[in-house]
Amino acid sequence: MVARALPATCGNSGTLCEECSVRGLAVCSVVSLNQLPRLAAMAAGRRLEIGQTLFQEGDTADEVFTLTDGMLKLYKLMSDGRRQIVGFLVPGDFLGLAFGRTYVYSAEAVVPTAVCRFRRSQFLGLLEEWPHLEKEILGRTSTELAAAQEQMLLLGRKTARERVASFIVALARRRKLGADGPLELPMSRADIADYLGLTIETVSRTFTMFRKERLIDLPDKHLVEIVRRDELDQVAGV
Amino acid sequence: MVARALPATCGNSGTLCEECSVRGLAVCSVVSLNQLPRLAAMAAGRRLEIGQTLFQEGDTADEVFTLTDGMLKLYKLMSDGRRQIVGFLVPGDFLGLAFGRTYVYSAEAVVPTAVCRFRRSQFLGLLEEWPHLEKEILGRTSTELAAAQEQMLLLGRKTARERVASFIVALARRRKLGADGPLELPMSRADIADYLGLTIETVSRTFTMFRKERLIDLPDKHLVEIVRRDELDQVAGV
DNA sequence: CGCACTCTTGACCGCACTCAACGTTGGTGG
DNA sequence: CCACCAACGTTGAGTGCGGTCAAGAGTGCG
Repeated sequence: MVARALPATCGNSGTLCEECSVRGLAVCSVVSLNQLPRLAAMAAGRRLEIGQTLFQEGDTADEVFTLTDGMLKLYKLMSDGRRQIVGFLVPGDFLGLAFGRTYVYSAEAVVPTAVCRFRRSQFLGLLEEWPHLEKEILGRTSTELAAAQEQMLLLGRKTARERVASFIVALARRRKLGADGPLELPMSRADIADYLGLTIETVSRTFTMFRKERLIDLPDKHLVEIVRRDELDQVAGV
Repeated sequence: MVARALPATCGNSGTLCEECSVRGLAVCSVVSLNQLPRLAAMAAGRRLEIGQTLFQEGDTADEVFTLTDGMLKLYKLMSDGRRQIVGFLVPGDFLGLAFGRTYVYSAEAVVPTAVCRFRRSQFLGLLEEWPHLEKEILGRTSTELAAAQEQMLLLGRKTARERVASFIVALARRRKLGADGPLELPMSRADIADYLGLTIETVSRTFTMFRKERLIDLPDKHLVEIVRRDELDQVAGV
């Protein structure tokens, strides 16, 4: 997932984008195939380089997106620069659906990334037409809420060791089935720190500790191999 | 809100409960009045004393609830007893809607509390019949998700002073319009600590600091009067 | 009055932060 | 090709904020 080229299916401006629709929305498995052309006519693609922002907290939220390739980080900033990353998105995820006037977080590409854009008003129209789509989105939002609550436990009560272990275990659990070999960590140490409520140094030290304890292996900065899964689960806490 | 008696409308077991339906569900402002009798026939009331649990994390989630009176705290526990409160609910709020097999948090009464119960399957049937209800719930879930992300910023990046100030300011902001006088803090210092990711002692010390700095006044353990709102907003951070 | 419980206050401690130095890597230009 | 530089990550030394432990004050209840 690191710095690889993207298929050029998605134009960079307002071009129609059938593939985006298919890859972004059809994952809902609720949009029947004969409706895809209409969907495609509504969607526009956009590609983002590493570090490019899709939108910023406070921007008027008149578009919603589905991530079709790459990875996005969602974060909130304080005025003095302190940052909290509230989530990493993977292909198939939605964003921008907050029911307010503005986005409540910023979104930035972790790796080269492709998204699909819908005008908010059009998207809300879709919900009217296809109740199953609304049900799907409610389900996803509920799942995200549960994940956010789990993260609140991590941020409020876990030690640095427990946080890093939880992070690795969660990555492993979320990985698509069938994938094998070491886990990819596309994000920087700074991103991990801002996701776990720690500093870069503490994250780095903790990775090193785990390596020395032979809980994990670190063949590369952006690769983690879990060596002793049970012990790592143990460290992650309940 | 502290320890007052509840109206005896709601039976304690499986009795029908029209008032619960009205007060709990009609706040959605989407259920037309002529459908209320059917709704009432589905709802059962339950009352909880202080400290009683409505359900625990891991229980099979075959009921959903609306809070009609009082206050509930939702929390997650670690095996060694560390606790993170993920939210306080007020009348009109829903809970138990997580789209999984089991509840992902425990729910316990902060003060004498009344809830309305629906069998999950029946409630899902309601969603089918009244799409507006589903839309309302999606809106609420999105709002809660945004609140959870705001809390992640607090737990991950804010200092103790900032956390306590944010807590007071958020309470003031969420209070029903028109209410006047000091804010009520129905929950204990331990609850506040577990909500803010701090210890009882730090919460207590910080309240005292704010009082000495004349940012707030503390006429009672469970009352806070904001004296200098602007400065408190300042301390709460952005 | 005595007991239990909550909250407050003080003294001390330790985990994670801060500051600093160094190693590694990748890109750029001479 | 190598020299240079910037960005990122690692490691070490010291510090400080919030946690821990302990004692005492305030409150409600039987």
